[in-house]
Parts: sequence; structure tokens; C-alpha cells
Amino acid sequence: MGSQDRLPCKDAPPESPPGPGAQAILRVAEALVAEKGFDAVSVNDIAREASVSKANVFHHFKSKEGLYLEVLRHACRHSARALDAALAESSADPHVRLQQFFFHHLRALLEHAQSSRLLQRALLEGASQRGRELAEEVFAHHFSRLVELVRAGQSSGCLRRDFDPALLAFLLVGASAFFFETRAVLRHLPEVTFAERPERYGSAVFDLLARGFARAPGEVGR
Amino acid sequence: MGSQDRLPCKDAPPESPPGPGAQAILRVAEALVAEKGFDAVSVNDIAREASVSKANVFHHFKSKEGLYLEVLRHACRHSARALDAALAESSADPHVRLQQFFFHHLRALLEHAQSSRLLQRALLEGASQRGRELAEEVFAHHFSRLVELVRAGQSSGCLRRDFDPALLAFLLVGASAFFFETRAVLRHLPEVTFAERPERYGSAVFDLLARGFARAPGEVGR
DNA sequence: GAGTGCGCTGACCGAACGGTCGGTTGGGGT
DNA sequence: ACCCCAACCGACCGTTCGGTCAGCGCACTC
Repeated sequence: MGSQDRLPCKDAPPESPPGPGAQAILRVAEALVAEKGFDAVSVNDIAREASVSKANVFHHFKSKEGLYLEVLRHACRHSARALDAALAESSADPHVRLQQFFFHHLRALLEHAQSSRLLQRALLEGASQRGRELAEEVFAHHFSRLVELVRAGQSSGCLRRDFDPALLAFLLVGASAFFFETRAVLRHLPEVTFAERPERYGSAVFDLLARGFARAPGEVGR
Repeated sequence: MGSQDRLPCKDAPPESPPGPGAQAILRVAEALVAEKGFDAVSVNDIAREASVSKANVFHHFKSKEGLYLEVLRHACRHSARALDAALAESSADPHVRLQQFFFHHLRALLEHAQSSRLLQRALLEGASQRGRELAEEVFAHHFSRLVELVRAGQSSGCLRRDFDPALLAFLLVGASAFFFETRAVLRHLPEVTFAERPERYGSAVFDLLARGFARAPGEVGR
């Protein structure tokens, strides 16, 4: 009943560093859950795909929920690292930094589609609140940093000051994320020519947005 | 086996117009599936919540999948009607028409959160391809009309011509949809002040976008 | 070579799943 | 009066679910 883990900060200890067998299970679970969702994947499916017995899955993870959380933690770590990299661009021009973040973020989303889809699902599902909290932690932290980046651009003078910095941050993230989410559908829309050309989509979107948030009408720096 | 329905166009005949009992089941199923997802809701749950026997559910719908498709069809009809209304704005100014569409769409999304979430899920899940096709039909049609609206604005001269009309259409839809999707998370982000103020979010986003796609620098019409 | 810890397994459990079946209503047509 | 048929139900079916358990093989130590 009351045996919840109380360790607040430690990374590995709650479960020992995953051995090679556990990692194989983790990888398979990640792929299957990302594709079909937690409820649509059974432990049997995972075990079969990983070529181990179902009992072995429960040997390495204390429950299906536990395995799911481990999978999610892995995806979060992955995603957090990618966001760190995207935010670490070191240009002096905030406009360029925003652009680089946007491209980096979009590319990372598409390249690690599995983790992206996993987090997308975690945010959607009301069930397993622990999963939501996990995903929200990652997003809250990095979103703050992005907002700060926008705000810095505003006070440095190269971005307009009459809009909410959080709004632009949200739009940048959303333009990438929504593109990723709906890409499969976009392919079927005859009017859409950018479904298969993420770079083209990225630069077109950023240009359009930049016209809205950049300071001077002709002096954008590009 | 080979007993697929072949009727191409008819609306009602495959299943008779739903009686009051069937409608109650449908309503409950819609709510539960929208909240938890298809796989996380059992027929027993639906029957219990609707205060009927499980057998009765199978009396009105030939299978769980069939019930799901009926639920989805209902949500699609709902959504299609809302989009029709949003696209039917009759102003002469394309800029105003776009704005009205955007606000209408955002409001509809939030007001009929249940249907919205249902379609969002249908697009996400690779399983039950029939569901995807259903949702895609609705989107493809109305997206075309929206693109045409943008294109009309471009050739009428009040919108810039150096961007892809499908791109703006996509951004308008995405800005609403992504806001809807992530609203629960936005509430927890301290920097975000617009999570509870959709109208404020809507006008801020449209203003920012409008600066990017509108033709003249000072002549926006608002 | 007895002891020990660990990765792993097949057999098994109770519960819940989607779905079926035989039967009971009750209002409408003849 | 009769029958019919849709709506509805309790009981039940076979299957699969998440999860448990006793034990096997094998490397390692003393």
C-alpha cells in the first residue's frame, strides 16, 4: 500500500542500472507503445517481440505500469537532451538563436519520432497521471528557458516588445509539434506540398512568423 | 469474411436511425472514449454508465469496433457542421473572413471539446484505419476550402503573394488545434497567462500572424 | 564440490475482456 | 385473441489480460 518511492532527486537507484536484457525489453516496449499506445500493447506482445518470456519482463520491471514509466523516463531524458542542445546555440543575435532553436527543435522532433510520439501520447492520456507529470516537468523547464530567450531578444531591441514572449515561444514549439503530429495526414492533402520537406516548411514558417515579431520592417538581419 | 458493406454513398441505411436507447449508449460511449481512449474503455464500462446491460450494447451495435465507428461518425458530422459554419462567414474582406474563421474554429474546438478530442485521438492512432480515413475525409474537404479562401485573399491583393496558401491555412488550423491539445499543460506553465483566455490568445496569435501575411505595412483594416 | 546469487522459463492463477444465447417483456398490427 | 418483433436482460462462452511461483542452468566463490 504505502510503499511509494520517496527519493526526490536520485536518477538510477530506484531501479538498478538496466542490464542488457532489460534494455532490449525497454527498447521493444518503447517502439510498440509509441506506435500503438499503452493500452493497446500487452506484456505478451512486448515479450514476444523481444524474444523473451513474459515472466522475464516482470523479472526486470515490477509491473506493466512500471515498465511504462521507465520507457517514458527514457524518452524524457532523450527529449530533454535534444532541447538542451537546441537551446545551447550560442549566437549573439537573438533572432538567429530563435531560428536555430526552431530548426533544431523541428529536426529533433522528426528524427526521434519514437520519443516524440511517446511524449505526445503521455500528454494526451489523462490516465497514469505520473506519466503526465513526468512529461510536464521536461516541458515546463525548457519552455521557461525558451521564453527567457524571447524576452532577452525583446529587451535587446531586435524583437518587437508589444507581444507576450510566452506566446511566441508557444507558437514556435507548436508549429513544430503540430507539423510532426499531423504529418501523416498532410501527405494526403493535395494542396500541401511541404509534408515531405520539413526544412522548407521550417524556413517558410519562421519567415512568416519573423515578419510578425521582428522589430524593423526592412532590417531583419538575414 | 467477405461480407463488407458495398453501399458507397447512402448515409443511414447500413444501420437504422438510432432509437433513444441506442442514442444513450452512443452518448456515453462518446464521453468515455473521448476521455480515456478506445482501448482503455470496456463495453462493460459503457453499459454500466448508460445503465443498460452489456448484451443490450451488442444488440444495438454489432461489435465494439462498430460502436466506435458510429461514435466517430457522429463526432465527424458534428465537426464538419462546425467547420461549415466557420467557413460560411460572408464578409467581403478576405482578411476579415480569415479572422472570423480562426476565431470561429478556435471557439468551436473548445466548446465541443469531446468531439475534438475524439478526432484528435482518431488521427493519432494508427489502429483502426477506418477511423483515420473517416477523420481525414472531413479534414481534407474543409482544409481545401480554407486554402481556397487564402488563395482568394492573395489574388484579391489584400494578402501577400509570396507564401504558400496551404502553409497559412495549416498554421491557422494548427494554432487553434495545438492550443486545444496542450491547454491542460499550459495551465501549469507559470509564464503562460493566456491558458484560460482563449479570446485573448486568439486575437494575439492572429495579430502576430497578420503582420506576417498582410499586404500593406500600415493598412491592415482593423 | 557444495553453496549461492541471478537471469530466465513454463505452468499456472483469478479477473476481465469481447461476444453469444435463450428467454422475458410489452406495445402494435390483424 | 393472436402473433410478431424490437428492446432488453442474466448467465455464460472461450480467450487474453496482468501477474505469480517453483524451479532450472550457469557463473562464481570458498
